[in-house]
Amino acid sequence: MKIPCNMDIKQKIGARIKELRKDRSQEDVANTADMERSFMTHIENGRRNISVDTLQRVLTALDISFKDFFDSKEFSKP
Amino acid sequence: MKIPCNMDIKQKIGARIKELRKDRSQEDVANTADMERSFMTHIENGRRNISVDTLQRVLTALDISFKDFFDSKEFSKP
DNA sequence: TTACTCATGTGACTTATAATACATTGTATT
DNA sequence: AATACAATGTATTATAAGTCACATGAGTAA
Repeated sequence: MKIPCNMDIKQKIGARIKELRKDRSQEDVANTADMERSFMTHIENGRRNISVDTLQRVLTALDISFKDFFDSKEFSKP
Repeated sequence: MKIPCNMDIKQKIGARIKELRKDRSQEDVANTADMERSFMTHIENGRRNISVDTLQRVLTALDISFKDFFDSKEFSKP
């Protein structure tokens, strides 16, 4: 059994973050998560394969748990 | 608002993986996830801050979704 | 006992890339 | 024009990914 390489987990994460951010600005969330605003842009646009630690910082800034973050259409089976 | 640095998300992830692996060997899961066995050891023992992509490979090898993975005592609130 | 598997743990190391910091550009909106 | 928010690129630093040699411990067969 070989695992197929999922090419767009980055995009899914980015899309989910974007949808949770809603009316807040990237800068606001980035500041709360203690990271560069431009880095948030990269993440939202699926250009970075972030670490779990980094993801956790973003989720904390968005006030959402890992479980609830991954409980959305972006991550439903195929 | 500043985010406190959570020092042990790595350990939580490792513990959860260990508990899901059950009777399978590290080598079996590592092979399925296409990674070194020793890398799996590092992850399970909370010594690596892995990326989302790497976590996804492990979860696929364990046949569990992100949502179900994070739906456990390790990741509950306080 | 010794010797041999099998599964796991650990430290050190190189390479690949995430993360930071900063600048520039674009695009609406007022 | 001016302001606010977002996208993108470049260069440097920090760190994850990947690999390896060797150690440890449990079981077990000679």
